[in-house]
Amino acid sequence: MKDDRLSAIRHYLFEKTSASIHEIAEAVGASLPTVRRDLLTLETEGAVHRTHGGARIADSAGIEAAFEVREQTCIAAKRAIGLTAYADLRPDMSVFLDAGTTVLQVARRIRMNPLPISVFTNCLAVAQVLTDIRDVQVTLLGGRLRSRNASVLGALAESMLDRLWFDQLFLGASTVGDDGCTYTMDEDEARLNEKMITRAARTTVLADASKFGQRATYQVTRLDDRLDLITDDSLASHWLDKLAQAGCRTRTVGFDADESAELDGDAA
Amino acid sequence: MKDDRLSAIRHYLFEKTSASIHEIAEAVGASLPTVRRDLLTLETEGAVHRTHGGARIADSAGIEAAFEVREQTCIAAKRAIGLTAYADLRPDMSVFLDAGTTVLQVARRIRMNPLPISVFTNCLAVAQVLTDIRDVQVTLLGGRLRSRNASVLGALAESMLDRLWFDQLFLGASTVGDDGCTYTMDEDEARLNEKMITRAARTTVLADASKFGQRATYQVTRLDDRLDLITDDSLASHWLDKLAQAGCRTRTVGFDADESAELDGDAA
DNA sequence: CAACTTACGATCATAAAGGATCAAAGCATG
DNA sequence: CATGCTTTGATCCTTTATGATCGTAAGTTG
Repeated sequence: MKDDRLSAIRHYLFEKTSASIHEIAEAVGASLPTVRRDLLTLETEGAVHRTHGGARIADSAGIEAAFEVREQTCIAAKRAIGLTAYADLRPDMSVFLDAGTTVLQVARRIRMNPLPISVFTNCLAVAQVLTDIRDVQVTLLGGRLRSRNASVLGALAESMLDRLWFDQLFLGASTVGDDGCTYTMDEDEARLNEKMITRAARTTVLADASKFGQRATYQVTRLDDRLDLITDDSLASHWLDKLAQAGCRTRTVGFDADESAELDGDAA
Repeated sequence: MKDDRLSAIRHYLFEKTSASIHEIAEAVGASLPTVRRDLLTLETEGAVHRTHGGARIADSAGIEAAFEVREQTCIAAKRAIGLTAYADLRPDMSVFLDAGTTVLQVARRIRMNPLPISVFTNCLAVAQVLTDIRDVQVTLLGGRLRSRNASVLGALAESMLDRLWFDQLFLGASTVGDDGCTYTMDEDEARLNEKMITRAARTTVLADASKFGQRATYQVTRLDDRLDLITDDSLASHWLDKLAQAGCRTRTVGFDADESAELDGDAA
């Protein structure tokens, strides 16, 4: 199918940066003329740059592709976590959705089965997913745009939070360190996340097991009795013990490995 | 029953992201023509995106789909107007881009030929176009999301403007009435537009000739000596007289079909 | 500078998919 | 119970996409 092939070529070029036509043709299992046509399409879209004998990923498409790749990693776990988080929603709630691929899954669930809620977010992708849904009132935080995860940050965003209050906050995390704290890769994002927590009656952190045990630069918050956590059931038990000891209300959700396998397969 | 099947297809596509017609037909136990009809229905609802041989779940259909239809009307004029507006930009300026299809063309120009500027906008589509461009600092206004033109509105957006100041504002308009005033179709948008004008050293209204002589509900501003206007050269001369009389600095730009063909590629 | 190699674009044939029309079956209503 | 409407499935025809072949252009090497 053409669409899948285009997507596959983009991902292939994202990983390899540049590749020959032959290489691409073999990778996606298509003939050379077809690959040429596809590259022509992708070039007009601005996603790739064609060269003699091959093609290179366009600079601007790099971040976009990186976002797609991150969204696809641990997709089954993220989906399951998103479903559990979604189940916490009740009509007429005021919910804040943080920027991140796991939280984005909650937004997708809402899009699938809308209920009358007010959604606040600092993530353009979330806003985009929830556009045009009856009963869902979307409010976007203002501020400086950070392209990596399509979020808004900065002093403007922080001061806007001062005037808002949420029943529920779903918070993402880049990593969860051995010290039992969540981390992000951006200073402003960390500060904004901290502030979100102070503006929500209840905060639920969404983080799949693969994020545990790593460390990013900027600490956000300790996972203690102020917070809920939803993760997947592949998390090592010593983590669960540590979390329980800290008083963090943890829920683990199961997910089917088949689902992720299926979705990995359709890339090629 | 039809509704059950539509729901089943939605859920199936949500899980799989994309699937072939055969796959869907087998999954829901219906014939191929039926599945096609269902997908047609779902596509008009904006729930899925059809491709050759299959369909995929609509991720971001909201913003671009609603926009694209209107974007194509008078596209040549809008592009020419956008180019002229772009030529007014200088490095290190602070520019506000209003929400609208004509102003969006300015953003596309900036993407094609970036220069170091700060861009402020209340339009998600503009923000999206200007994502990932080195040298272009994008700041998005916060507020309630209005899906029709992917803009943010409301008290939050207005109060955010109080703390900002721009060298240049490019303002769109739904219509320009016989009274020489610009109009929009939304009350909040009109109020926000008014406020934008007070926060900018210079305001340039972008409106192609087709918008003149119509009337929408909410008045924004009079086209007088406080404002610049860029329109196309198909505007009737009695309009030009009227604008000159009001003191509005008006520029008309020519456009021909060749120029629009030149820029077809940058749409995505 | 010339010849050879390689890649590119165009055209064409083929196979698959989409759209349209039509007939039949199910359901509601008079 | 009959009639009419909606819905479904089958067949036709058109469109689209893909892959092969050929001529041409470009790049490389002697």
